[in-house]
Amino acid sequence: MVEKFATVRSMAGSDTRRRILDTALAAFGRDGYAGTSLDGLAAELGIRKQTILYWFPSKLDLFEAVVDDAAVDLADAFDEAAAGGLAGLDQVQAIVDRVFRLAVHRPQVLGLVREVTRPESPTASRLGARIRPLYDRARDFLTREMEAGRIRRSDPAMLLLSLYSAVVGMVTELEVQRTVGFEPTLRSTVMRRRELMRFLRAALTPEHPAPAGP
Amino acid sequence: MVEKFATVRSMAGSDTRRRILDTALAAFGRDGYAGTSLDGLAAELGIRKQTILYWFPSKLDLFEAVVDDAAVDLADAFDEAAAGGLAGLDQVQAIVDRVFRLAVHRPQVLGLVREVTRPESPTASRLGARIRPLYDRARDFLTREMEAGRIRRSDPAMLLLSLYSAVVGMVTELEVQRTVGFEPTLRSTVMRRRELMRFLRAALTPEHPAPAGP
DNA sequence: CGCCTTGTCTACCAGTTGGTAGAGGAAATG
DNA sequence: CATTTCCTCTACCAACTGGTAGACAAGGCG
Repeated sequence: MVEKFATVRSMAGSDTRRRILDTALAAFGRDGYAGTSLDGLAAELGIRKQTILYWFPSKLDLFEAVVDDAAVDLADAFDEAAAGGLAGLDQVQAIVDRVFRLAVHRPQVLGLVREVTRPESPTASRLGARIRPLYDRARDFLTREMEAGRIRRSDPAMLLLSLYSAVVGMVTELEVQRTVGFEPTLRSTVMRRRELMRFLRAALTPEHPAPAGP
Repeated sequence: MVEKFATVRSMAGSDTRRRILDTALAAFGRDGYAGTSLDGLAAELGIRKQTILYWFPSKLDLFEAVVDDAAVDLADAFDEAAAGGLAGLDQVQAIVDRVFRLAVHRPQVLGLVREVTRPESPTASRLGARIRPLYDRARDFLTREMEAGRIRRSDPAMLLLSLYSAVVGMVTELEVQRTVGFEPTLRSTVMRRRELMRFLRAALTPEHPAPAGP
């Protein structure tokens, strides 16, 4: 479980920091801020708590660093999806696909999103501030597409909230599925994504579709 | 803040139990299981922690009692909404309305749902087991309505998950709205509900609508 | 070589955690 | 009246919490 240890000593340093960040991301996303203890985290890493406090002066500092780290991943995912320069439902689909991909190979990130969006979360505003630009971009995009008639007309902000809820809800509330009889396998994840897209397409397709685009 | 105290002594008893349950519901929903301490809870109630432990033998027992209590409220809400014997989108609307009403005057319940559906939540399965019958009923309902052509055809289980995510997500992720510039007033709640219904109607309306029903 | 920086550790600490033991007041019951 | 039952309390406790102080080993560097 703890292969590298004293052997690492030579290269040392920022590798430890990286490992702490990764493990802490998983822990905070899984157990929440209050439910995560530095001692437990250290044990999981095979180091002493004081080493964690060497790299991050306090638990809260660690948490904020983890959030910043995760926010970068999220922003990258959106950027990448937006880079294709698609329009209308195709752009929405690209983003949903990209978020799902992130969710599959780094599910902890969305667990953290869940934790950080809790009303009483420490630094709830932090991820908020990080995400604000993404939000603005998305809302502008929706507004544009509505005006172009490629997406059903409604309040863009509210619609965005619906989209966010549907996507993040679908991805993170895995346990609900389990209690309800789904084993969240990779295969079922793919199905879920497809079903979600069908749902979103149905909700977003305009009543009187405009021509496919430029 | 703590009006009744020594004066209550006479009637005593189960009133204390009730007060503990109510306050604990709010606390668990707000701060999570790990983030809630018995001492803090007791302080909020103006009693000693040992009084809590008199009524509930352990913190976990208290949590489970709170969950059971909340599950009853939820089930009642669904029952009430289903009692009208509506069909198709009208029935869906009735349920969404009812859940929103619950969310407005007892927001703690949905906070608790959020906490309890966390993968690592203690007794995650508990609310699950309580909700299972509701889930089965809802799925059967959707299947029936699809076959009758009153709701767009798709996988009922997946669709239900989408609905759940959209509704609970919309209702609970208030903080996301706040960081994004919405002040969650009562008025905005009404707007949100209307927007959500528009979203759901768009997603659920069948492509080739059948006659309105019997 | 000796000195300084870096990174991890041991040793502690005060405060908080969930939980136990049992005293004692009030009211019902004999 | 005495006894019992119900309820809340004071007094503890061991384990764990985040955090401080400082020892010590390993390189890098003059």
